[in-house]
Amino acid sequence: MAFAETFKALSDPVRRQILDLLKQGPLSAGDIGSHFDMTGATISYHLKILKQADLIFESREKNFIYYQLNTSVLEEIMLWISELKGGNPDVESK
Amino acid sequence: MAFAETFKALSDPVRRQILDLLKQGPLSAGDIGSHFDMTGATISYHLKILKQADLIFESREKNFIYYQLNTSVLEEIMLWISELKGGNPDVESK
DNA sequence: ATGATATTTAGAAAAAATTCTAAATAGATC
DNA sequence: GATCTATTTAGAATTTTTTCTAAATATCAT
Repeated sequence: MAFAETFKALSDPVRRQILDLLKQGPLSAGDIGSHFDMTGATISYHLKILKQADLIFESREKNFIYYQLNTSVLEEIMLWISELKGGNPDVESK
Repeated sequence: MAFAETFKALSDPVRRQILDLLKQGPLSAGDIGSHFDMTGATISYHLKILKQADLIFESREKNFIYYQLNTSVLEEIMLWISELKGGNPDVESK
């Protein structure tokens, strides 16, 4: 399920930092890579994971591929966490 | 940092299911284990990860160790996700 | 103290994730 | 077309995570 993929994608610090970078707006793969001490291939791998998790999407322009945040999936995650917080009747009733 | 540990802890489906079980209230390690086709040692491993991430805490009673949810850390995660959603000036045009 | 039950720890094996180098693709420019 | 630049893909090496078995610990009950 896509739900599990999203949690997996969010579990890596590099990928979370990529998402943080994209808060400011779209960036090319190269721009993103310049923030890390890693090869482009590795960045590409992380972008693929984020893409599969629907956390980012790409748009091709001239020679570049720009990535940007796709926040829609985050709602689901928020909901899951929110229900985890709120759904304990034992604590509520005592 | 503890933040990264929490995301890691949430990234495994078994551990998320454990948290889901604990929504109903405290359960012993054995009770939790009975919901999975895994050895007690493996369950114990997952409980350790959740404990280290501060997502659960234990209380010992007679021969058992009861685990329960600790929702306080979830606020941080929610906040991080929330800021990811809201913090794009390009989209928001503020 | 002995034996039974509940759980954890240690260590090894298996599976999955991360990273690299080298090669491949695709579009842009000469 | 040839070639440069940006990025991805393939495959292998490394590291991390998950799982197991066996042994250890701790508490309870006899």
